[in-house]
This record gives sequence, C-alpha cells and structure tokens, in this order.
Amino acid sequence: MAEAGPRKVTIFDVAERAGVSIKTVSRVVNNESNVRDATREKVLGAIRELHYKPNAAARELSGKRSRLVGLVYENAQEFSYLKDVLNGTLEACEARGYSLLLCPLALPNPDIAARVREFTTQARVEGIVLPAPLGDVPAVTALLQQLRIPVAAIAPKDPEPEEINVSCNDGEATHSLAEVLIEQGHRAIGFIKGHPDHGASAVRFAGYRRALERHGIAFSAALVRQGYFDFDSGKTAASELLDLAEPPSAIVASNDDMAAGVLFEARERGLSVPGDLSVVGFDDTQIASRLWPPLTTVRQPIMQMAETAAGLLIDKLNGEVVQSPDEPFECEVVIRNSTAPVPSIT
Amino acid sequence: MAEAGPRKVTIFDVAERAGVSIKTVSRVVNNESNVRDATREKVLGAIRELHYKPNAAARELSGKRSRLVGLVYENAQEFSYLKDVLNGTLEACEARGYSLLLCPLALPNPDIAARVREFTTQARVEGIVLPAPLGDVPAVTALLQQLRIPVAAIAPKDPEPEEINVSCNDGEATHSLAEVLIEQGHRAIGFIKGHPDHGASAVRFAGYRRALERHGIAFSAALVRQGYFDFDSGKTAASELLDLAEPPSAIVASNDDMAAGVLFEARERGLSVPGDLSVVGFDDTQIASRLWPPLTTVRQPIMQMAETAAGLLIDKLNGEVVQSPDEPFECEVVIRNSTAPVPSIT
DNA sequence: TCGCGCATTGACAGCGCTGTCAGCAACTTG
DNA sequence: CAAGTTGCTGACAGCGCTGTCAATGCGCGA
Repeated sequence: MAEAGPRKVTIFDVAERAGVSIKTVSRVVNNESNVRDATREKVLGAIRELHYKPNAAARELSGKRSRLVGLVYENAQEFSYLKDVLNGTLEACEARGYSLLLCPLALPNPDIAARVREFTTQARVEGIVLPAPLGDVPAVTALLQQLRIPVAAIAPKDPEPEEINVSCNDGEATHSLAEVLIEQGHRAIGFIKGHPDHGASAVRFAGYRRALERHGIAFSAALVRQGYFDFDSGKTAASELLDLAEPPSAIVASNDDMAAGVLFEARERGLSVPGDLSVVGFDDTQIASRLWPPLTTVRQPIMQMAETAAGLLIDKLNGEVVQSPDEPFECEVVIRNSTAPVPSIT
Repeated sequence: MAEAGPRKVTIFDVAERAGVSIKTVSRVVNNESNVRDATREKVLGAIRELHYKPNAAARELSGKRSRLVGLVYENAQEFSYLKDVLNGTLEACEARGYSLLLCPLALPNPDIAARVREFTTQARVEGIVLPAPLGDVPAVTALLQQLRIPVAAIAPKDPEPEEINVSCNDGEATHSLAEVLIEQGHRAIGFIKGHPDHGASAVRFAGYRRALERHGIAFSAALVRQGYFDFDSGKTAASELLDLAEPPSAIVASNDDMAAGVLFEARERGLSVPGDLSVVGFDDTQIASRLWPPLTTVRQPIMQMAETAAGLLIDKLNGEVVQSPDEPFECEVVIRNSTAPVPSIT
C-alpha cells in the first residue's frame, strides 16, 4: 500500500522498453498493419511486462474516438427485458474494449429529441443501441440519422436498411402458441394486442390470425382487445373479454405482464385457470414462472440479440463492413400450466 | 444536414468571444473562485451564445479527473431492486455532470477482486457505488480501500466509517410487518431469513424477534428457516414450515421473491391465502402487486437511497466534506390482501 | 507617498496519445 | 542501371483542456 504507486505506465515507457518509437507502439496497440512480426512481438512483450494500458482520454482527445456506445431505453418498460438487453450489450462492449453509457427515456415525452441530442453530444457516444420500441420512434431515429450516429436497433417494426437490425421470429412463435390452444380444442380464443407503437405488436397479432386461419377458425374482431404491454391494460382487456355474452375459453396476451393481468382478473372473478380459462403470455419474463399457475409463454433470446446488435455496431464503428443477420433469431415456446383442454370437451 | 457542421466550439472560441484568456474560461466552467462577477457573466454569456460544451477527454487528460463513477452490482439479483438503484444513481450523476459505468458481477466468484480491479483501472472511475450486498464483500471493499477509491455503500451490514453509507430502517419495518400479523391474531408466525451475506437479513430477522417479544409471544426456532432471497428458497422453506406438525398460520418472508415462493407452495398444496395462511413479503417489487393475492409488504425508498449515496459520493469526489445521513431512510408498510385474521379466530 | 498584500487574470507547458508525412531499405520494372 | 514502388519506421505537431506561476492592478496602512 505505497503512498504513491509507481508512475502510470505510458506509451513512452513501452517504446523505450521495446526499443522502438511511440508511433510503432501505437500501431501495435491499434492493430494496424505495416508492422513487422518481430517488431510486433517485441512491443507486445513490453506491453505485457509493463502492464501497459492505453490512456483512454488521450486516445480520444487525439484520435477522435471515444470508444463509447450508448443504450437509449424506455425507462418505464418491463425491466426484465431491459436486463437482458443490458447484459447482452455490456458483454459485446466488454469484448471489444468499449464502454457503455445509459440514457433512460421517459415516454411519451415531447422532448425526447432534445434529450437524445444532449446525450449524444454530452456523452460523445459513437453509436447507439436502440431496443424496441425506440427503433420505431421517428423523433429518435430521424435525429440520429441526421447526427450521422450509427444505430443498432433491436426488433424494430420498420428496419432502416442502412442500419443494423436484429429481430426474432415472434410472429411464428405466436402462431405456435395459438396452435397449442387450438390443439387443445379451444375455438373461441381471445387476443390482447401489444402497444401499438411496438413493432412486435402487429407481428404477434398477425401470427395469431394466421394460426386461426390455418385451422379454419373464423376470426372475430370481438375477441380482440387493444393492450399496452402493461399489467393494467391486460387486466382491463380480460375483464372486457370475460364480460362478453360468449366469452373466450382461452386468451392470448401479447406479453407476460398483460397475461399476469388476465390471471389476476380471472382470480377476482373466481375463475380457475386453466380449468375455466386458458391463458398464454409472451417473453418468459421472471414473473411468468412465479405466477400461479405458471404461464405458458414464449422465450425470446433477447440477450443474444442485444449482444449481436451491439457487437455488429461496434464492428461497424471500427470500420468493418457489417450487415444485419439474414435470419431472425429463434423463439422457443415454453409450455407450463396455464393451458388445458377446453372445459366442454373434457 | 451540412456535410461537415461548423467546427467544434472550443475554449479558445469562448475566450475570444468573451475577451478573456482561456484560463479564465476554464475557471468559470469549473466554478472556481477568484473571478470577478462581471467577468464571469461575460464568459457565461459567451458560453451560452456559442453552445460551448467542454471536451471531456481533454479535461480528463489534463486534469486527471474522469468524471466517471462506477456501479458494481450483483447481476443475479432481483432486477427491480437494481432498476431503482440504477435510476437513482443515474439521476445523481446527471445532475452533477458525471457519467456512470456498469460492472456486473457474477457471485459467488473467486475472481471478483481481479474483475473489480480491472474495472477500476480500465474504466478509470473516480468512485464506486456499492449496492447491497456488495458493501459487505470483503474482497471488494478491501480492494477498493487499498486502491483508495471512494465508495458509497447502500445498506451495508458493517458500514465503513470513512466511507459514505445510506441505509433504511428495515428492522423497524419488519417489526411493523410482524405486528400486522400479530394484531390479526396470529401466534405461530413462520419466518424465512434472507441471504446470510446480506446485511439486511439479520436486521430483518431481529425486527421479527423484537415484535414477538414485545407482544409476549415465545420465539420458536422451529418456525425459522434459512432462505436466500430467491423464489426457490422461499418455496422450499415454506414447504418445510407447512410440513410441521403444528404449522404456522402466517409466514414472514424476508423479501417478495421468497414470498412469491411461499404463495406458490401454498397453491400447490391447495391452501388458500390468506384464508388458510397469511403471507407477507418485503421490498414491494413489481411482482408483489401482481400475484394473487397481492402481497402485504414493505416499500423501501431504494431510488432515493441510491441517489443520495451517489450524490454524496460525487460531492466527495469534488472535494466537498460530506457525511453519511444521520437518520436511516423510512420504509413504508403496504397492506394488501395476503394477510387476514387467523382462521380459528374467525 | 511608498510598499505590501490580496484579488484577479493570463502565458505557457504539458497530459498521453494518434495523424501526417518524411525517411529509408529492399524490391520491381523497363 | 535509373526510376519508381512497396513495406516499415520514426519525428513531430497537435487534440482541448488544467496546473503552475508570474504579472497586473488596487486598496490600505505607515
């Protein structure tokens, strides 16, 4: 525990140790070409021996690269989604020597653009990760495009062809989810849509309709309600559906939070799930397996998606030519106990 | 959308505009004394007109201050807790012109110290926020002390007197919670302890014991089980308690996750809550109000605590003489529907 | 009136790195 | 053999700011 440790190791120390100029050390550190292998080895050796770490501030000041990426997110949203996004992004950053800065947004907010602009200039991030639904907020995407800041969007509705996008096949997953119910004999299947601003909402709804169609079940608009991805809207929608003269025997909620609301409403009415009503959610958030009964739902590889998106973004910032994945990521249906054959059939 | 916007505004531009030297601008920007009011006004005016933003990299390189604080956290833990910590910390940082860097930790991990060391040097943070239970992990606290990095701990068990600490009166809150049950006639009240590494666990347990004592109820070790703050340990503990020859009529879980486990176990056994069993949790996490029945629990002002901790930390980094709050933050008991009078009394 | 202390301001040298450009040796090419 | 051409390396000038220290001006007591 020395009073003042040995002076910070700089590029000069490494250069001296390796018997080269600082510029050559810089070349090695930045993995530039045009360095003879023998020289590179000497430098790397010196770096290792001295435990040299380049000074980020000096690099930024000199090279104009901050090695910072930003994660702009909607603060209100289900946090377990954000947790995965955060972990995936962080992992990609760490692996590539970047740091992550956070910019929580309170939506809806007339001043998002100002806030994001402030963030990008103040925090001097080189690129931005935009988890859903922010990839679909024009105020944000237009601004970033104008600022010429590269973006990686996770599950956007209308992907910008120039930018990095990753998505998963949640349409097909919803299709499978609905089929689970159909195969159990359900015909009157309610659907609670997600927030209209989220790209996933329309996709999931379409998956539901395709499943009905494929199995020759007539679509009924009466069985569809608008939700907003939150518990309360799920509960309200469920209440309306269950008040119907001919209520559904099963309800597909576009996410777990709303499914939790459905379960809650069912309990308040003394309905048994899945005895009287089957319920499915989407996302496999933590709550899904802790509710009673545990929810049949769909697991999305959010963390992998985020890691891929952030990784590609940084590669792009590093001048590599990258392109978004051709194939969407695969979702996985998770069967639990909130689904059962339709009562009359039993 | 100009091809290349106007050159970045630097301190020289401001100095020229205000008719002073760059040093004086620097003084104003850094809020130093010894600047005549008239001069300060001139400079501030120029800054405003030119929309000048100091270059963080240059400041750091020159001044040795990164204006970065780190949040080291346990990645596995209940994320709604972390969400509040994150939001509070972020707010404090933003208000003071600091940025936040994240360092998720996977516990238990033999190499925490190496990871934290790597983080502090690589990310060059000036100070670190340590939410529970990390304030009690010697490998971390000792390292930071040795590195002479100021720390702000949230709810540590053994506060370092030199460092910043904030806590809340969760002992008293647990006391109140237990009293809610006692007043409803419960006498056989089970208790599920929290993770032994968390300072809060012992404090909450003590609160429970004090409540029993105060009401003349004999403490029985048979009614106490060790939990680990997670759903599964809560479920297991509940199972053991309910298997007792004389099972409790109520269970106090040291957090909501474990209370969710208790609820789940009760449902599996066909017990009605609160009819057959009353259950209370702690933390008022999101899940608490979405379970059926919604949980009686305790709300802690985590976000305020985090904001206070981070704020004090940054003030300290800025050379101010600060001290931890004298009083713990107040918790609030939230009564919901998971508690009812003991059956036999009805 | 002179000298001294204090408040205010400025000149300038870095901080540790990368970009630019020049130098040099070893090859190619006509 | 002259005149490029290529591959590797180094010298040096900043990047935009803060720390140090010197200079200036002003008020006040002797």
